[in-house]
Amino acid sequence: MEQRIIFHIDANSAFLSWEAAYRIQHGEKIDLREIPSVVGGDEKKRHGIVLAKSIPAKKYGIKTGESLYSARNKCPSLTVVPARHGLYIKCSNAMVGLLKKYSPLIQRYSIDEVFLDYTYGNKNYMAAANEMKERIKKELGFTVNIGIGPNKLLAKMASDFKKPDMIHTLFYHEIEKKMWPLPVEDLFMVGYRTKSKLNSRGILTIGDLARQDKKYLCSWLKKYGLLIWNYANGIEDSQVRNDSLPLKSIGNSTTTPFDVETKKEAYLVLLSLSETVSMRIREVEKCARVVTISIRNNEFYSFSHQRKLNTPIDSTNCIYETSKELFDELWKGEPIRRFSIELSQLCSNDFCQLSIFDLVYEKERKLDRTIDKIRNKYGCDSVVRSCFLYSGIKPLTGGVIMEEEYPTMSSLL
DNA sequence: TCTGGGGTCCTAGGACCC
DNA sequence: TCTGGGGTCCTAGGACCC
Repeated sequence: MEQRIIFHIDANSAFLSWEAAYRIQHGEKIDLREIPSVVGGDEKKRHGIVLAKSIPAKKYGIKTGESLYSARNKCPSLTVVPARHGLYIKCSNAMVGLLKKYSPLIQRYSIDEVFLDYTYGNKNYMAAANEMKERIKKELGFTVNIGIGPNKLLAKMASDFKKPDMIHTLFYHEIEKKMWPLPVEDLFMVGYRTKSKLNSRGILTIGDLARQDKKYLCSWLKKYGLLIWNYANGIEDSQVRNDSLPLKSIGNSTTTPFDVETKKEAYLVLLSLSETVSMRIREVEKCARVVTISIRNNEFYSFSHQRKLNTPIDSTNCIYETSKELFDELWKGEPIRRFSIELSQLCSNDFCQLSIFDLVYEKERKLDRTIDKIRNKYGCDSVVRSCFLYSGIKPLTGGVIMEEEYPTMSSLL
């Protein structure tokens, strides 16, 4: 088989770069990318973590996901700006739109990462990568790293080398020199837990892992051991696919602004999550066979409970009622800081085939769809349950990002 | 006012069936 | 009531990614 040429395009400090580009275009003098800065959640709502950091912020040891409190301890002069998800989706779409012109085989991996199969591209791959990078910089106002390799894994590893605004290759003959010296936690799929496990047995670099006996890793870490051994040796053969894989689950979760200590408030949060998650499952025309709820208490321990239902559901009420039952079984009375509802084992919502077309359900179904339509047309707050008034709890939680308009961000549109 | 939210996949134990 | 083992389903938890 001939060698594939796979690109991995990764927006540098995506949220922060996009925020900076937007602000510069709107006359702001300071470029967030050039000072210690982060995009962060709202601390008043207990969402105070770092979502993206500038390179100067990184030099203070600030990491994505850490609390703003700790980030400020590392850098007291840190600039913190709030997130604008609507803007980031537009920036992401603009990047994908530009890249689509280079290959029909393109896969969105996340909001800021794209795989592109350039095996049949009509230019020299280095020239093509350079053109993409420069066009994104000039036309969209932010920089990307591009990793080039014979498969998705190596392309992705390559894009993570020196940043920003760089192109790197990682072909098989380069693995030993470019990838094996890196610390083992730099390998895709080796996170904090696995790093500790591997380090405790003297495996410190990706090269150490690659040179382990495959059978030893398999018996120790099962399937996962085989996976990371393969990765350490550059073995991976998944295709770049532009059709996204079928959705397996839909969930919404929320950290409440205050600890919830009463059943009444807990039920309100569950109702709020039920509204959102059920709107989303109806939007994709699915029903769920399994409902899972989980709670995290004020000591940061999480517990979950799930139930498989005889009949797949998509109605707000059914999901809410199931969540309440699960919650009553799960909750021991301690203060709660986070709630989540997840729907899984999805199936088609073809109700005729599901043979559950009884009268009650039909009425409920009509009501749900009517409310969905109104909310889509007039906004999520156009229909709100009165029980949320003065509760301090949002009537709909998570999921739906309201389309904000950024009409003057000309170069993105 | 220290610690978000959205996903995927894997494992292990128990129930239940043959 | 001394004891098997394979297979599947369900559930809870944990790992990873962005």
